[in-house]
Amino acid sequence: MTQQKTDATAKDETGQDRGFVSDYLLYLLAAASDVASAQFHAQVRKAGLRVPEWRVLACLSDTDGAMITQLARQALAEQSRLTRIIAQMEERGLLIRRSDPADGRRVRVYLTDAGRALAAELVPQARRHEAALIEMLKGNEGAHLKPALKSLLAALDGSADTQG
Amino acid sequence: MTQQKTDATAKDETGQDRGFVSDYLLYLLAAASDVASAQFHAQVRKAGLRVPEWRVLACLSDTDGAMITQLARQALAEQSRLTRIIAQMEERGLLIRRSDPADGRRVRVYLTDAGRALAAELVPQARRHEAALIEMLKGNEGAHLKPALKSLLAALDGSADTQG
DNA sequence: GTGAACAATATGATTTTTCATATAGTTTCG
DNA sequence: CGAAACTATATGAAAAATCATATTGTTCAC
Repeated sequence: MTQQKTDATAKDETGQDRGFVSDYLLYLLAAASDVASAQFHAQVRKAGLRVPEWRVLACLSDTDGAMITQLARQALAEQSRLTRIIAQMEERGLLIRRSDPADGRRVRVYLTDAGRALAAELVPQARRHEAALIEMLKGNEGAHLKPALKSLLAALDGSADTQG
Repeated sequence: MTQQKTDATAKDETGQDRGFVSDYLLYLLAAASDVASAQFHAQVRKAGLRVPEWRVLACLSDTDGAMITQLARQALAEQSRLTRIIAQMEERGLLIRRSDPADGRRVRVYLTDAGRALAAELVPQARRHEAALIEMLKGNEGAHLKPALKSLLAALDGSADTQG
């Protein structure tokens, strides 16, 4: 979604929050992700990429030669979608596909020089934006945010089926 | 996206994380939101709702008679999308629209009995799921998660334009 | 070494989502 | 009052995302 103000508030006359949504963990996660990402995603689009393309680029700049399925997981996109994103990025000359010599089912994806150059431009922008975000949280609970998120992810990565 | 395992890892031979993505705040937020929501969203779909519909339902159960624009913000969806979701939910008999007598541009949305009944079923499920999630984080950084997210949201809600 | 089971990617059809803009109602100010 | 500026919602056309499944390649058990 494009940027909007968040507002799951529902303050009562005393100015106090109330209601279910505004204190619900899944809402807080989704809203925080949306709002925090919106600013940077605008920069991504200015650079001529859609969000999933930027994610692929970032993942490849970490791990060149990744497989489609790996990239789908890492970029939080579905496999068939990733296939199409990769195809488009290949047409644009940002990356190339090569089938893995050791296992012909696998398609390995490599950044081209153009792709690497774009990543070299955007990743530092992302770092700066992240630093600015974290700066905003000084003194608050902000120091715990990344560790807490990692802890949540770690906890969930084990229990892929514990819940129904 | 539908549930998948997350994996922005990219561990090296020592098993250590490395790379940009796996420590990047916007990735952590998006991944945590995706993975944590996936389980519950499966329940939502079993109840016959799509995710945005569930969000609308939850928002209305907090604040009946909300406007479309308000709901769009709260449910993290775009306005034109919200309009259509509301229309579909109205056809299904979960809610009704009434234009605001005080300002004819506004459309206020009210739950029907059926809508309220569905909310009364799902909200407690959501609470239980949230409790289970939080339970998983005992002893880790989990206690800080909600406060940290609220702090981030609060910080961002002020600065809607500070950043480009 | 052949067939069944499995795994990775691709693709067609459909549904969702977005984007731009139209429509309708309200306020402001001369 | 009446025109401009503004706000809230709706809608058409286009783009993006999903779902189910096809295709291609590999492994495993016999």
